[in-house]
Amino acid sequence: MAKRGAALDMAVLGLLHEAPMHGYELRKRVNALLGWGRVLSYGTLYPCLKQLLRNGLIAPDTTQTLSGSPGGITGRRARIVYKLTAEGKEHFAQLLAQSGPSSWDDDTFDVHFAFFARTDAQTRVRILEGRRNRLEERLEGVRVALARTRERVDKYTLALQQHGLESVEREVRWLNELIDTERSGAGHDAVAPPRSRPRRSQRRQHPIK
Amino acid sequence: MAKRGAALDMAVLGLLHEAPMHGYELRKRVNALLGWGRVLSYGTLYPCLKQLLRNGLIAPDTTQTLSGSPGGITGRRARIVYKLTAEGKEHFAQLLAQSGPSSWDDDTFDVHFAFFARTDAQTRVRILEGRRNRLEERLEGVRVALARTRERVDKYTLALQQHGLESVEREVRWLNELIDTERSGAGHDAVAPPRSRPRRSQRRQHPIK
DNA sequence: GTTAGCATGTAAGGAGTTACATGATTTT
DNA sequence: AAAATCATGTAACTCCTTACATGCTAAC
Repeated sequence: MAKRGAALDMAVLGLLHEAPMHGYELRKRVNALLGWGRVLSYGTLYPCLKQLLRNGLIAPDTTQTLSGSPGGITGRRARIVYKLTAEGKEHFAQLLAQSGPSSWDDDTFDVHFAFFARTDAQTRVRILEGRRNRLEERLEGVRVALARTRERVDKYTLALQQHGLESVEREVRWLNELIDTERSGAGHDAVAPPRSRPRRSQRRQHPIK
Repeated sequence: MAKRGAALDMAVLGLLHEAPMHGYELRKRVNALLGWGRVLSYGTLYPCLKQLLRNGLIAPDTTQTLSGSPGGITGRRARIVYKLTAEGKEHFAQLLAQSGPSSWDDDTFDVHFAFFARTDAQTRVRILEGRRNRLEERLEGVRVALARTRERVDKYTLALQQHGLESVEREVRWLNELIDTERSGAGHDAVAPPRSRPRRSQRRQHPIK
């Protein structure tokens, strides 16, 4: 239950883990974290906060939340600073530990990746490989489709499909580099990649599912 | 009115322009046309067809639509082959001629591009430039955000943002190449790019809006 | 004194998905 | 006889956006 907006939930929880914040600031931080174009709207964020509050994962930080006290020095409109509860921290830890199919989706992967610094090394590799395998499956499908229809389609359709193909191929290479870095720096946290060009393992590590 | 699913509407109309088809086949063709991963579901396609039918843009092709005649040679379940009506052709032509902001969106651009072979040369360039300018705006925003937070974020967040940035930069280069090809082959339809490396024009052609 | 930024929220709706319901035909 | 593929459709639900409603403070 309460599965909706898993990606957004995780982003909010992860950012509140760093420091308590109010909604307006949270929105900017989420946009910066995953800033590749999509802009989170208040119509999404505030209902999400409300739900997290209901579920007891976050709570208002009464020391920082200012009510509209007219005599106070700090003017500003009443704002609600939220902080993580113990349950919230626990729930976030659970989300971080997930490495199943749900963490390989387009939307979800980015959020998981953004919090990799707080993710267990083994989980990191599992997520990266899962994501890569998912993309390679897709690639296979697109390549087949391209081969079947090649020369029967106009140059624009071809260019579009080819560009899409290359984009995914590029992402797979990126993931492979990250996986190699993780493997060579295994066990340690946050180190520079080794001086020798690491060899890429080409076979699948896991049989997909 | 009737604005919903503009991208899907256009894809369906464009494919039916080639040849009459029934829903099941249409789904596969749409997936092949824009096959970069997302798979169109029946829950989207059939309601869309129904609406296009209501609006008189498509009609059942009675010569090919087989009712469940039990005595017939061709067994198979009753299937409904749709064809474009005159209004449908007209509407598709209007969609093809659009070069405003709506054709620069992530979803919509692909569909417009896929039918470029049937699009006027001037419109093609306008759409390509609009799309490129939109991406460059975005790029500016992301670069600013990256500069503000650089060194304050961990290496994973940085890697994510950098990868996103490079993806968009790559798409901009792709668009610039296409624009150059269009410009040098101006007026003509479907010719190979010229032997001399065309120079890239770097300044904005249109002042955004 | 008005524009821009800070701050929180709701209502309506758009664009899809998944899961279900149904059933024929072809391949293994 | 089971599984895959062909074929059409609906209901419920998800996740998100736009537009609205409200009002305060700072800067120009």
